[in-house]
Amino acid sequence: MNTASSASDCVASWCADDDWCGVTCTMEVLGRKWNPVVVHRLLERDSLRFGELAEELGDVTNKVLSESLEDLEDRGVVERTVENEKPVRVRYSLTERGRSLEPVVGALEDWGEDHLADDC
Amino acid sequence: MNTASSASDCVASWCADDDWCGVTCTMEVLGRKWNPVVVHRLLERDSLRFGELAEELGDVTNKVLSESLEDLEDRGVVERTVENEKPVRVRYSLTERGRSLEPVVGALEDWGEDHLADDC
DNA sequence: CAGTATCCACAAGGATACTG
DNA sequence: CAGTATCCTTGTGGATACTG
Repeated sequence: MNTASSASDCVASWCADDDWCGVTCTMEVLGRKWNPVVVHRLLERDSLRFGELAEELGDVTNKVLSESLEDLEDRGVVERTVENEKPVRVRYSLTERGRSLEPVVGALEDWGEDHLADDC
Repeated sequence: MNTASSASDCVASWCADDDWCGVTCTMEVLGRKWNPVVVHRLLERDSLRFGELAEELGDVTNKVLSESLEDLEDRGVVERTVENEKPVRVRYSLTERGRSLEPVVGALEDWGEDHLADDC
């Protein structure tokens, strides 16, 4: 389980006017290990099922991916759609808010691509 | 956007040629709690001493800030300069590589600023 | 297929006190 | 001033097994 916001809360007074609060705010959404990658995949593929996502990410277990998706859903970034069929099917896609992360994830990707040679 | 993604070489075996590797790469640098904020401050102030940084960040202890700075130094993002004076003084600034993170941190900040009202 | 349920491990953050 | 040194707690992640 997880609460909406953990240790540092952007609404808290201690960071009210600080301009780096925006950075912290975004990191609460993208700070969890698989979150940025999940958003990245969904930006490209529009909609993916649980299994497809797991396969693309490669090294993630059901439990961890499930937690990551639940977290993103709670934060209004990802939308979960259950299709009533015999074998249950679930589609994951980005909400409007999720799609608004495109410039952020794009920047993360660009910088990373430019520095893969270095070390990472 | 680059949906095609030139799928550059990824050094880590576990993420071989996956195009989301760039995202992961960047997150290794900015994933640690205070790292993005430290970089953000240094982008604005150019150079800060340990105490100044601690004061600006507010809720960080000496130990944690120290670890964060060491991590950033190891990753070639931050540069540490010791000035030989009576009370030891140390200046922290960004390397060229660190300054190249400006678009990334800028994107993090912009998104966060636009969503502070929501929840974070 | 799309998850839960358990149990475990460990990095990292935090509190507090001390020092060259 | 700019850290270390300790010790403690917790959040995540991971492995494995099971299910509607």
